[in-house]
Amino acid sequence: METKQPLQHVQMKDNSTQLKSLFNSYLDSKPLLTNPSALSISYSPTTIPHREKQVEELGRALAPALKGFRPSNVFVYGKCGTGKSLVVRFVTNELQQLARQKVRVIYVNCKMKKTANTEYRLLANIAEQLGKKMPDTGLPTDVMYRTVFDLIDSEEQAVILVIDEIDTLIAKTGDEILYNLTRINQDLKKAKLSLVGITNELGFLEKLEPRVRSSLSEEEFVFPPYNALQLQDILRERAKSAFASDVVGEGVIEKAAALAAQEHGDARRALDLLRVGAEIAERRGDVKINVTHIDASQEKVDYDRVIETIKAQPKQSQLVLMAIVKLSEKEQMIQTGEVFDNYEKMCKEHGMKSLTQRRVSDLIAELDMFGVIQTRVISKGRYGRTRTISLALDNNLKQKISTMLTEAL
DNA sequence: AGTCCACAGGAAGGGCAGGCGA
DNA sequence: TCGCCTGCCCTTCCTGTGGACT
Repeated sequence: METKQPLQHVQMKDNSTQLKSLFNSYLDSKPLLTNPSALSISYSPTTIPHREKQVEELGRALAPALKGFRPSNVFVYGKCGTGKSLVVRFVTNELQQLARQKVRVIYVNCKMKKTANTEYRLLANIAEQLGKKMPDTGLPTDVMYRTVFDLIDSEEQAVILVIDEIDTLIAKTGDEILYNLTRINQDLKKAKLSLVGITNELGFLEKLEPRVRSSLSEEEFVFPPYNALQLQDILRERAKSAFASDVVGEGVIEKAAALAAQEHGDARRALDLLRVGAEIAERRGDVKINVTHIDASQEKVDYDRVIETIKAQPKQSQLVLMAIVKLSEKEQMIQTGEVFDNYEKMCKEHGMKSLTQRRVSDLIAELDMFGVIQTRVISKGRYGRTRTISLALDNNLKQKISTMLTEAL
């Protein structure tokens, strides 16, 4: 016992010294990333490479707002990371600055849970941006519509309502809300309302009822994916603002662009790869970012995305995933029935009440949507119709997730 | 050609929590 | 306090499906 205490003391002193030296060397080192926000999604650049045509077309469509006319409703399509939201924000910001009080832009993102993913929340969000705080729940929907209507029509103005990820909202609430919003427009006396819908889903409009479709879409723009060369231009442009000079090594931009181009030309991913690559280089104490940092970055970006998704899931969903992970250790292709049996067993082990197969089926579909697993509906003839499930993760990641879930449950 | 399996997935509604207004 | 409203998670009930089997 007597020998233990001094040992512990020495250990603590060592840690402290170690940490002090780490902090000091961090303080002394020159940061590679001088302006990290330039690589973030929310950054608003002054130029958007390879989107000149889209900026001009959208600008032309919304320009009537400057003269007090109602611009056409607009729909913007394109896969994620193709610059849709960026261009819409850019154009509407410029428009608002030029028009001052005459034009008002309201931006809502329907992917943001608890913010605008239901009819009520969307209306509450609009009301809040127009200056009136509404309760999170409790009021009848017609009261919400009336409030929003009164706020919009309170002065002579052109209101441009940008609904990002509009497909998410419609999938959840139905298209009635879009019909109601276009109807509001007919009753407005002073103000004019235009909608700008942004979606990843190209066939989105076909899903809407004809009466909604006809009232809604007056102009449509498609944003094509970026190719590797275009992504390089984007990265170079952002790198100028983000990094100190001469810290981006040879081939780094090309590598990040090429990796992102493989994923349907996603600029967001390209920026993530570069940002995380820079962070890794900094942490390793390197003075330059090189391609090995981008390789490490790719692994980390994938890992972080999956871990964050899984951590955010409710316990039941984690148990379903755990059942899939355990089954995947024995076989590659798993079926819904097996997952459910395994899940029920695990519920018993953890003293939890199990959900019905119907609900578990939905949880499996959600995990698929998040990209954690891959599923495919197949028919085995006489032996029924089912979904085959496989983990969309490499062995290393699978192992880490298994450990994480075991600790979490 | 008809049957059958093992689900998928849509629709309806229950129960609960949170909030509002009278 | 009570009735009403919403969102959310869930169950129950149901129809649909596609290919192997008879």
